[in-house]
Amino acid sequence: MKNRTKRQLAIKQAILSGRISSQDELLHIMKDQGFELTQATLSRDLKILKVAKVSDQALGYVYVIPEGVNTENQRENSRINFLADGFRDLQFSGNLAVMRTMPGYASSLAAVIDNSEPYEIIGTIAGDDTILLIMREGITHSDLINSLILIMPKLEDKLG
Amino acid sequence: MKNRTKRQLAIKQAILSGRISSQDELLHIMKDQGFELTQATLSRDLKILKVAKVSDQALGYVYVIPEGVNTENQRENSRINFLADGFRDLQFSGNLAVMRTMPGYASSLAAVIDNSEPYEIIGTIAGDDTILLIMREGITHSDLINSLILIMPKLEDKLG
DNA sequence: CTTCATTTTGAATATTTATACATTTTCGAT
DNA sequence: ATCGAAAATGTATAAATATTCAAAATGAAG
Repeated sequence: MKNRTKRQLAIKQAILSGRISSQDELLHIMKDQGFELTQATLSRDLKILKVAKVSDQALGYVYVIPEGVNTENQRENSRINFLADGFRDLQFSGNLAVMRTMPGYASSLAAVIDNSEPYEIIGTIAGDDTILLIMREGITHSDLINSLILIMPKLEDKLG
Repeated sequence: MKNRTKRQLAIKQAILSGRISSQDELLHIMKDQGFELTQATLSRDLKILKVAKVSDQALGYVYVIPEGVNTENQRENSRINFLADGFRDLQFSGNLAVMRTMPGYASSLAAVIDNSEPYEIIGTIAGDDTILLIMREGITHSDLINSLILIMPKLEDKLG
């Protein structure tokens, strides 16, 4: 849902930027940002986002988003990062989004998107350098952008 | 103290197997291996080893070692494998270990070791074909060998 | 719109993990 | 060996986190 996606993105960013050492702390930060939620939801979100808690010299423990928890993930991550470099731009028309890529990248990038089955996108069609994304009804442009950033964080710079 | 090191090594190994989902579970595994300890000690060990818990599709949650030995990407792994080929031999004198390498390999190999910050080694000094490893007090020769193998699995053949 | 199924969430709670405090162990210096 | 300081550990408990269960929200299909 709209709020869920936004919330998880905000959580991710809070963890990336700040030094969060407990769910309670994160809960307050989220509430300050206007989100309404409880610790239970936070716990579920952290699970979904694969956030981990590790010891830290300064704060005892901090939440982190592991770069590569195992080799498989790591390889997949760097593959996704590599593919995200092929992104050119994104434009909208109604409930369609058109992503343009460097030549040859479209089908691999579309596969990455399909694979993570974002709620906001009901399907993709890829050519050689263009991907057509069919957005679910009721999804806003920024919802879609957020969900793409969740899949490929690197896109944040280009989509900000 | 010998026991502490051995125990933490064993914990590391158990975690690397990738199938531990709670401290209680790990506690039983350790006890089966003949270690006497409690959950409190385990919690402290995991903190020291910077072990983290992340969600996992199969088991709900699993413990992982987020940064270091086993989380290198493919390129890094093959680089380490390559460097490990430069290893010649290892000798001990008190709490010092001297690793000899093929000419030119020493500093890169030492960097690999430093980078993974093994508990057992408090520092290294590298020349062109020799690395001096300063061992933490209380660490045995085989503890050190084990930790090197953890960093560079290829060494197992030459050190086993 | 209404109904049914599915997903999301909160409240309460169970489970898990971290730590305060006391005790024991280790180790160096007599 | 004996002392004292520092480190390690266990017990008990506090703190943090995950999950159960019920309710609410959402979505699909008549």
